Amino acid sequence: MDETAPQKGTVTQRAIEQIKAMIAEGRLEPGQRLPTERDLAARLGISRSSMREAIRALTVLGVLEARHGSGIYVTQLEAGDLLETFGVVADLSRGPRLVELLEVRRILESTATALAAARITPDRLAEVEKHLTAMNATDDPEEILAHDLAFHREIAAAAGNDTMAAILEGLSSRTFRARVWRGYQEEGAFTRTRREHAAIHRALAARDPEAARAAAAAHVGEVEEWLRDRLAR
Amino acid sequence: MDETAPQKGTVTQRAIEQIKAMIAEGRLEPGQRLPTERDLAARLGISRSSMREAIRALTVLGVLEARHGSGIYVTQLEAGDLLETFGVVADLSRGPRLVELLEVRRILESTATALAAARITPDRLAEVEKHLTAMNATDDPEEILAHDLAFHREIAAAAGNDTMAAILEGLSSRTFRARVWRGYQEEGAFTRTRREHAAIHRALAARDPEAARAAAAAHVGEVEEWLRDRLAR
DNA sequence: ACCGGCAAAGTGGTCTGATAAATATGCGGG
DNA sequence: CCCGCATATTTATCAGACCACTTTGCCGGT
Repeated sequence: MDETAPQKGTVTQRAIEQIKAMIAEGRLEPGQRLPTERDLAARLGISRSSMREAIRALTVLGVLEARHGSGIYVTQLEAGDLLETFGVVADLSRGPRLVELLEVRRILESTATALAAARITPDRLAEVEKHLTAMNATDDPEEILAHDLAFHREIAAAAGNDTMAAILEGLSSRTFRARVWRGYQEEGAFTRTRREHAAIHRALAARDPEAARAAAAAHVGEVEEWLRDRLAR
Repeated sequence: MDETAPQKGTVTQRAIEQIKAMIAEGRLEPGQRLPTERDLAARLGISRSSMREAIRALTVLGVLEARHGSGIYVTQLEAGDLLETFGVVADLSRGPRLVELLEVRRILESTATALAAARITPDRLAEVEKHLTAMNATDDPEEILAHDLAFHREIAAAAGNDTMAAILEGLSSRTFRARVWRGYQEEGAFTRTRREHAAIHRALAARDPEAARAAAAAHVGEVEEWLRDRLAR
């Protein structure tokens, strides 16, 4: 006769699932505001502390957004929101998994670049070119890295698949790039990187998907191989 | 003269970053036990409630694991641990983003299947075959789905890239498959699916990466196209 | 000396209540 | 009609207590 659920897991875990379910079932729309912490806690029959833990969890997952003094809202649930956590994988990975991540990036980036070659608009291509020249015009590693990131980000965006772009963004997170690229470029890979970027841009300008795919794969593959070698030692 | 940090963001957010940093810097090893909640809170100068929120957040991210009565531990930080949250993306996506997710899956799955064709061991191939026959031997949709998932999971594992396998696992999460596959198979796609699975298995048995890639791409692409059509209406 | 069980200490899980800080609201004056 | 300020609402944080589960080690029996 026990009316109260099966009691599986912690109350916080259950609260997380219930809120997720509300969103999945459409009872909570993107951007919509939730009841207050106190209301929600009372409604699910748990304490405010536990409810806050659930909300915090969903916040770091990019599902909810808490605004101090205002309320709790469902995010737009766009790819960028939900895949932000992908960055922690890159940040906390080391050794062989870094190679695996680069392999995934190579696969996705080469496809994205190929798609971009077929779909990119002239103004976006100009934007890509801007970052390319800016990247080649400075010696500051920080600035180079920033334009490098932007260069690939524009291309990923041009591919027209936001989800893919968001994943690639995570795989190129600032700290990840900094950790791997640093060593790579210290070995005088600047000129090679420059040439590879030029090749990618050329393929995009020529609207040649296959060339773009090959150039992007080679670009990431170079780093991948370098890292593989370095780990072998 | 303010000795206390820049105060950016909430204290909980800062605690999350600090613990993440400890792990990234190697001061916390995989599997290692952390100080108690009370100690950690005191050490960072915050309340236990806030510390608990930070721990809960890192728990859902698959970075930490709390064991009631025992303590808090760093997970093994393997791909599977950290990418578990990828499933929520699939669970909370709808409309056009489902197509995008399928596109990502098609790209990764086709590559994974190609790699598997080159690397799969005989006993793992036998395992794949087992799920194939079991899938064809029953009419229960639930059982078919389970073997379908296992079929692709074995192949992804054989590709030798745990990270890729973990991502694919998220893209094939039970609820995701259930939502999309349901509609797809209701339209009598069983026989077609069966043929496609057979083609994939044949390519694996023949150790033919290109055939495997094509078969896998076609397999996912079929569903992708169906979903695209369905959304267009 | 070994072993089984039991008690106590340690630790995460939950609840309650209070205060601070940021935001939203509504009213009154210009 | 609009601006500004007092007030209410809401999240952020803290403090302290108790419960549930796990681990540890002692103690008695064999």
